[in-house]
Amino acid sequence: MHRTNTCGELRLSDKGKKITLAGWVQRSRDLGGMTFVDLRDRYGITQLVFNMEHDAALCEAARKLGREFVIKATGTVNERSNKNPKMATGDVEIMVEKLELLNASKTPPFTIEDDTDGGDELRMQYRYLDLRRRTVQDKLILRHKLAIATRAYMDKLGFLEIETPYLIKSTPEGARDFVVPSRMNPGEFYALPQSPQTFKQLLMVSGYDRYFQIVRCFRDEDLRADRQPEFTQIDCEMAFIEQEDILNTFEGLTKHLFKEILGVTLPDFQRMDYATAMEKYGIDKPDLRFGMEFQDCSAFAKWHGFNVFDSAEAVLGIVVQGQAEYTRKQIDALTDWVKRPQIGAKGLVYIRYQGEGIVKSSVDKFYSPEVLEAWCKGVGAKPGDLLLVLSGTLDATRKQLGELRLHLGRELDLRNPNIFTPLWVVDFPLLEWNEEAARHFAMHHPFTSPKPEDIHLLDTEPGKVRANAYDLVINGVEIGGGSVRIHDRALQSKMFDILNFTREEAQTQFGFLMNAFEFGAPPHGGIAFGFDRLCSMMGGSETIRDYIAFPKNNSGRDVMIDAPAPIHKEQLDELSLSVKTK
RNA sequence: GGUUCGGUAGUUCAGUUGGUUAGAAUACCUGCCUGUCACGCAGGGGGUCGCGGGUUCGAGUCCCGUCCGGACCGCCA
Repeated sequence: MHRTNTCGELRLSDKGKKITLAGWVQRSRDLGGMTFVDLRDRYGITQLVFNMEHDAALCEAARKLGREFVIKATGTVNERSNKNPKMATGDVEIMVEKLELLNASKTPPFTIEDDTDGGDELRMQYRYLDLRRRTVQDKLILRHKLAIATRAYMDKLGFLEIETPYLIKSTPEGARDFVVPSRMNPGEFYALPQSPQTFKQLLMVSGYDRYFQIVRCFRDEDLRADRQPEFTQIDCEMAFIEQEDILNTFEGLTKHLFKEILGVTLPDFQRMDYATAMEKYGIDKPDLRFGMEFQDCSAFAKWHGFNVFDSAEAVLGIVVQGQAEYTRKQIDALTDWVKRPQIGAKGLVYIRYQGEGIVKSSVDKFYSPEVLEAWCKGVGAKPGDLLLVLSGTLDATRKQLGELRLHLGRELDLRNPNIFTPLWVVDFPLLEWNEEAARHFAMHHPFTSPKPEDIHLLDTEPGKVRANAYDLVINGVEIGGGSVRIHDRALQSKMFDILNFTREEAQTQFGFLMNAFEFGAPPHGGIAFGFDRLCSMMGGSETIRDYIAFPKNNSGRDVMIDAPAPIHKEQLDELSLSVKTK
């Protein structure tokens, strides 16, 4: 007999029914005369009861069950004499009449419980066991719901989900490609797509004016908690639009998903241009759950004999509200923190604004109390506040202070994962200068269109040209990004010139796209959401690994299947490859 | 490529200044127990202290190297 019910659904109203359940033994409690077995499947846990008086042989069999044994049990739904209000099924139990062992199990290396005793490494190695845990299942269920809700919403708006190829061509710009040797074309390689970028643009040329795809992308770069070599995007493109249309459409999608999945009503998204984000937060993805905007301290800091500030390109500070009583020890710890090589600041200056006329500072040798108080007031500090100041080159100081701001936000508990502050960062620069290569690189990608009002700067000051590019940032996490694309062959060609492509290189690598632009390419643009990041944001987690069924570890390895791995010589030969041995 | 933290029982961890037979909790095994639900009680087994080398009378502990894992910087158009 097949199972009639799941382990999560039986209630007191089912009392008296004869049912069959199947699942895994979560735990058993042998009381001598009777034995309780908690039976688990992905729907929940139901208690089975075996009584020595009722059926001694059956009860003996139940006593022998170990954790994670797979069993099937048939019996009657009974009302419990001792109910367990902590369980959904806690009012009932199954008086078992027939027990079938479907498969035994070795003792699992860690407990299959919400609060497991297993470490990360072990859980990854036995990921199929980790996935049995309720908390992990909930994350994958959230991901499923998010995908379904996305498809439903996009479909309703007339978007078509169209698959694009995974075996494409390697291009030098951007992230490193994963490559795949072609057996039939010796010495030649496919590349796995970093994104379906060019294909979705070609779909626009083809007239599929609303496209989306929940699609795997591949980048052969180092991993992080929020970066995997294969990850999933909600990839979208629209034709006959302007930037405003895209922002509105996908603000709508994002609000819908938060409402549908979390029941959270997001506020209208703030807008901030890139230059402002850098100036006020030192980063292009500011966390707006708390303030602490940067304050320019140059006017107060300079020309009082403190050489560090006098010689600095930038002197920037943040006001930490109500923290004037930060202890010396705490400030020393912050100083050590910013001096770590990852941050790289030389030091940290503090000014404690303890009260009207009472100011303490690490630099009071150089500044009189009056000057320090004027400084505090000048940057908006109030009595009781702490002012922290960094200096150096503009770029480095912004970056360091931005990190410090986030660190303080975390320490002071200002980064509540249940509060969401969505933000569109707009007007990104089109290009960024690379000192090493001594040339410009596309900040977004080479298909991003410059703002029409800035096009005249392309030849003279390309670094100043702004792009029709935008990022969706929530709580300091880049959730999505996109741009209005170039759809004109001449302009696209000019972009490749600026990016130092020869005409031949441009033609070889992206000729197909530029050729397509000559056959009636409509104006178009789009966006791509980091689907894994969206999941972890909604789930309140910092790491996307929890939301991927079978993720890679820090070194890009799958420790469960032990990949990557060497291949046999025959395979190499077939692919016309030889491998350097150490 | 770099910084940093970690690797001790099946698991999670403790292990003092280098010093007796390396501990705890939990898991596991055995016995007892008829209302448990983190059941309880009694007992038991379980260690390549990641690996290699060095210092030392003596190394889990100190030094060097290496492997593995986490976080981060670089990198991620």
